[in-house]
Amino acid sequence: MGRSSHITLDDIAKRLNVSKVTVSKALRGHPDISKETTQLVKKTVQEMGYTPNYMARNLSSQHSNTIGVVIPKIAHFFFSSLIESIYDTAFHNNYEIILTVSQENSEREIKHIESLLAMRVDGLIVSITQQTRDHTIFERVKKQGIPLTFVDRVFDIPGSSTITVDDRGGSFMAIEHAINLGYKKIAHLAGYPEINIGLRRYQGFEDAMKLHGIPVNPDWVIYGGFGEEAGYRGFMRLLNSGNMPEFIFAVTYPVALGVYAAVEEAGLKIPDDVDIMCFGNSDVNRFISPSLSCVNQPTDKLGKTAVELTLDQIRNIDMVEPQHIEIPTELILRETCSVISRRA
Amino acid sequence: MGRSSHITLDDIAKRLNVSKVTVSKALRGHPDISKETTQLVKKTVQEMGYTPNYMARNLSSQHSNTIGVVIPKIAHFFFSSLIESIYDTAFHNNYEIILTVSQENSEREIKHIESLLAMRVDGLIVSITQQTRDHTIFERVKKQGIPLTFVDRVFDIPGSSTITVDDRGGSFMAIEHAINLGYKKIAHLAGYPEINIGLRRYQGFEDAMKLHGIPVNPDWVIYGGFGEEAGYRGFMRLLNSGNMPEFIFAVTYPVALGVYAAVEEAGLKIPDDVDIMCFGNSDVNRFISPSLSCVNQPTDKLGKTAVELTLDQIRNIDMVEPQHIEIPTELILRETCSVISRRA
DNA sequence: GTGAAAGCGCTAACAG
DNA sequence: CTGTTAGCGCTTTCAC
Repeated sequence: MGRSSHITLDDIAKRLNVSKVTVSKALRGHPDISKETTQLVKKTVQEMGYTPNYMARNLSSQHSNTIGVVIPKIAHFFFSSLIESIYDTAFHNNYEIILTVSQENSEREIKHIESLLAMRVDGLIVSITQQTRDHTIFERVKKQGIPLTFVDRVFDIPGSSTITVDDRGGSFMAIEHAINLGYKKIAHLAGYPEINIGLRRYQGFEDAMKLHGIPVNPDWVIYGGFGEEAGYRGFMRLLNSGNMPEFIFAVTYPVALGVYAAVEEAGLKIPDDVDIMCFGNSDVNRFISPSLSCVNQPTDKLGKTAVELTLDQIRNIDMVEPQHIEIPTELILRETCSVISRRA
Repeated sequence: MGRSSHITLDDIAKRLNVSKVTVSKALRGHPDISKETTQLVKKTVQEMGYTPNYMARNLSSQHSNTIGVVIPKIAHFFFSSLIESIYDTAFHNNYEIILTVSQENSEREIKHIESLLAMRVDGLIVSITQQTRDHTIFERVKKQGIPLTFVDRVFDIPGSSTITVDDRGGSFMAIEHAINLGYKKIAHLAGYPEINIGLRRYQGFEDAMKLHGIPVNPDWVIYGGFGEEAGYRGFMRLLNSGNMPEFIFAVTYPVALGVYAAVEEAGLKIPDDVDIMCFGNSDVNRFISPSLSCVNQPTDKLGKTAVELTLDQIRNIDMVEPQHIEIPTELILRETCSVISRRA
């Protein structure tokens, strides 16, 4: 069983001939209780192997000491390092994280948010799926008065905070670098324009093209998602169109990997036949051949800020204005997009 | 505030002029309640924007519908894909996962387990850190009657289940393959022998060496951990010893990456100067140069089985014997360890 | 400093 | 089919 075998506050109280209130307070270091009593309680708790019951504590105290997190994917560097940073920051702030993974599926996202609400998380951090279009669940979250912070893939929900990187600027830097290298025939695998990172990264691309007087070829702006499949299919479409660009800018690292796979399958070579750069980095990038030049997103800072922002809102509810923080990005140059080693 | 603004069962009950028990039952689809009442309740719940309170539900029903997970690391393919599989399986079984990350730190591991116990998770899945040596926390878990399943990095705790891959056999296959290719000077970066995967993978290595009559050179069995740093330092030690092996078998994929970094820094080339293979795969392996031949661990199956085993124990507590499942591995041959392209 | 009373929101057991 | 009665284990007033 074990179900009734749990030791409760009352058990220790009885053993010590005090009330459970005393024990409860002692355990939480309440100043009401004398040093000796506190000592004694703690010792007894050890001896009896008491484990507090957070469900009871939370129900009674009306908060859970918990932040809910919803992210689209986990087995990709961007998200796994983001999560690691979120966990770390929460740990140092004595908060628990309840993580859920939507698998890029917006229905699942909604289910998870509902669970998290039912678990009475004190705050919510979310990065929306690539197919999320509907705001209503997030408005419900705000209506319940729960602090809500979006990371990277954001929505503009009144009362919620957002923390993103400078997508537009980063994208601009990348394209400008490619142009300076001499590329003119530039394609962009652009995710989805309905998702902020898709839109903003496209805008940065467009900015750079315009500034340098290069017209954007609509056939070379290909939407289709933020995952490997999108990169693979995108490249195949370019290939089959018979009009290949010299350079591809991929909206995410996974999209770039999809391109790598497709290029290899087509019997072509990066960067000789087509060059590439992407938004986002990876821990194994240095081992990949050719290693990818990219726009780096500081995931550590993204995660840390997301938690801190949320915590701020939790602790000073109603007092803190929602914030919109944008973190700068930097170009990391590796083997791709570094020299033009071919064509006339 | 929002704190008192939550709608409760009682609120809907009053509105409908029924008791909250009726509402509670209707919501959970209890057969007691008539179709019409159930319909009506569900409609009202929608209208009023009711969100159930799991803390209250759990406290009352004495279970949390939740499995706690403790893993050492998240931003590495093995763990992130393991977690993805755990989440997926839990989702399909209508269970929540509460994930914690120990960061390879055994004190943190203990803290997390204590939190999870306090949260009254129905079961626990853990993969121990590389520095965990002490069993007591796990014995405490068992004493509390909580189903406990270890994945991959396991302890032998009475009453707990384990799910591992065939570490010894996989390791054996890898070494035998290298030997058949003609290698005799074989080193093993072996993790830590106190952790099962370290021990078992070493044993497989030793088995193969013995079988083929090749003596194990103790200088070529290097311990030091399961992460990249361990691979880096391990290779540097080999390099500086002045007695370089022809072939290195790395206990994990990250260790192999550490070797890659060190080899490059030393101005050497894989596989010409030193060849390598490792235990464990990665999603980006095919893009890495040279791509790594490895022993594949089916993380999907590991995660799925871990959850199912735990669920079994939860649902039939006291009725189910703890199990010890070992999943077969397979060799995946890529560019390393495929032909000997050099030396006399 | 300590404790008694009340209740967090829900479910289980039983009675009607 | 529906409702009443009791808690789950803890924290929060507010007395003493």
